[in-house]
Amino acid sequence: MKSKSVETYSNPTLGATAKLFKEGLEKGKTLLLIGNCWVDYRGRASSKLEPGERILIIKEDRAVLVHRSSGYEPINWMPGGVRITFQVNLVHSFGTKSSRFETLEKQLMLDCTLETPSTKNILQIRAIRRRPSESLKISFEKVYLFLALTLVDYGQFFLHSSEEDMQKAILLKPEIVEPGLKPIAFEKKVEPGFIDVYGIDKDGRFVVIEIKRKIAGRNAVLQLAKYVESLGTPLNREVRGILVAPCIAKGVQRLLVTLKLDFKSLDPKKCAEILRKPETTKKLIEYLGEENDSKTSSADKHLSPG
Amino acid sequence: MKSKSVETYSNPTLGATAKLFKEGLEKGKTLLLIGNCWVDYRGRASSKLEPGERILIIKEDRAVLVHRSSGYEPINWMPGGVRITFQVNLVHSFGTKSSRFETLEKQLMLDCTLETPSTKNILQIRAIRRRPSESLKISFEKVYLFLALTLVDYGQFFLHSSEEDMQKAILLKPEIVEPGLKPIAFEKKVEPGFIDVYGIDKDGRFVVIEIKRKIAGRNAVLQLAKYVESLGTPLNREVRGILVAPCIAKGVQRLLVTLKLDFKSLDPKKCAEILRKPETTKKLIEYLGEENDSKTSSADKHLSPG
DNA sequence: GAGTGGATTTCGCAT
DNA sequence: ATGCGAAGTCCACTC
Repeated sequence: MKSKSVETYSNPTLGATAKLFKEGLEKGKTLLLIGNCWVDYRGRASSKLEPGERILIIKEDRAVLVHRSSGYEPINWMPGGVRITFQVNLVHSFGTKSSRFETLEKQLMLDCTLETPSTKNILQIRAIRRRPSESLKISFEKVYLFLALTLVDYGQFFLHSSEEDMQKAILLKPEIVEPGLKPIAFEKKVEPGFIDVYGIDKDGRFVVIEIKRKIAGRNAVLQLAKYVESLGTPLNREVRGILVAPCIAKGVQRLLVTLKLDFKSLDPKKCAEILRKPETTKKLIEYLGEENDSKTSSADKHLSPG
Repeated sequence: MKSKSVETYSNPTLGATAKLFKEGLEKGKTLLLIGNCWVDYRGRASSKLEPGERILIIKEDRAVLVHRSSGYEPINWMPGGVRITFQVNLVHSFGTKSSRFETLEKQLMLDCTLETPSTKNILQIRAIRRRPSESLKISFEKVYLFLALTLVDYGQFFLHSSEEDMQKAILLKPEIVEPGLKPIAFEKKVEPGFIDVYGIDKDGRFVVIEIKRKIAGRNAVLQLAKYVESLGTPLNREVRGILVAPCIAKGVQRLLVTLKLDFKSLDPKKCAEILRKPETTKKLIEYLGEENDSKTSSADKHLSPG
């Protein structure tokens, strides 16, 4: 079993951290810092995070994550592709509030020799994004641990049970919605948006299907109603609307009945199962003209009769 | 400047990792593992991530994050509050595909003495969530680095420029929307949802205001139209709709005109500035009956005349 | 580059 | 618990 060494530095000075940071950035490594910092964000909104101990991760694509000790989401972040800069600043702390600092001098100093009891060095890391214009400033007062690593990762990722999976399953096996249903098109453009699946039922009526992969709420029903109206009015003939979802929100049932829409319960997992069968996958490729998972074209997608 | 030691273990055996993992969990620490792993998720959807080097973070609240070398989002995750279990399994690897493993034996082994050339130990970490029911399984073949840490973090977090900020600013200074506007209520409940701000204009007409903190799209306009209709029909009198947003999507301008709605450009940052002034903050508390940032009650919020 | 909609969205609030 | 909408949402895809 191969071992691998991760560059690990415990309690580096801020000067040393800056040096390591520079090297890591240049080599395109993933960087991980644990330390006491505060964070300022300006851009689409603005935020301020007072000092405290956090984990900072800068990935190979320059995605920046500041994580606190709890919570799924980073407290501050920047998506990949941003520009990263850094500097070590000599700052003077005022008063007794540990959170208030004012910059006296700004200079890149790779050593901390100028530090005095009333001043301290701060490692300032900035992430700047152009569009939308925003910037993140992370100021480290102390770094407890610095890591630089190269993650070798060619593993593929597979995800099943999306709304797209449900759509495909319905196109391949329309009988899971109702017997005799024949899809004509999918992602059909109408005024209010795109219709997930469009077809004809066993009695020759046009059918609009709206798919939701989880509980369908009021909006899903209203959306479907709009599609039905949008299609029915110009054709001047009856159009059925079917909401396909695993289940439906409680109060919404009434709305569904009022609007004379149908509902068909369908489990996304069941759809994923259908797609997992090799013969259906083969059929999918022939039928929808797909290769792998890619969508071929853009506008209304019509199905070949068969 | 205080130093702090982060428990750091380089290339620990899986048995040692299990031991450390157990201790860390029991002490409620934040755990960070870097190593080669694969991940299986089952629940609302299902996913499979093939082997590769990743960073695993388990926070104090048991939030679980699996991060790859790039991307803002974790490739797999579990929000806080889940149950974490783990075990070391002896598995046999088949064939030459390094990604295919079959479990032969499952047992908690804190040592790796049983490992042979054709078998290997795997540290399996599971996160299980009850509602919704889902589980995440992370299987480590090798751990390069193990960290256990306690992040001391009492720093407060402040965020400005939310839609709520815009609403408050408009209630306090309605003239930023248009002269003579007098708000009557906010978050007023009508059939399709909640009206952000409801009032009367300088000519005595009722006004419905829909606020968006960023570019207003088609949906925002349609939503506003619904509110206007919903209010106007029962009252049987004219109701104006004003869309307040920093800007408006291109094609949507036409829709806005068609539906006879008004638009007022307003910068969320400007609203944040208004709220930042001490006198307006004071007024806010008196006027809206607020303390700090909390919302007091639920239903239609009416404003005291003044 | 802008617009539109999905997401294992998460999160928070109100019923 | 459930429903509903915002988010610094991100992301992918289409125009």
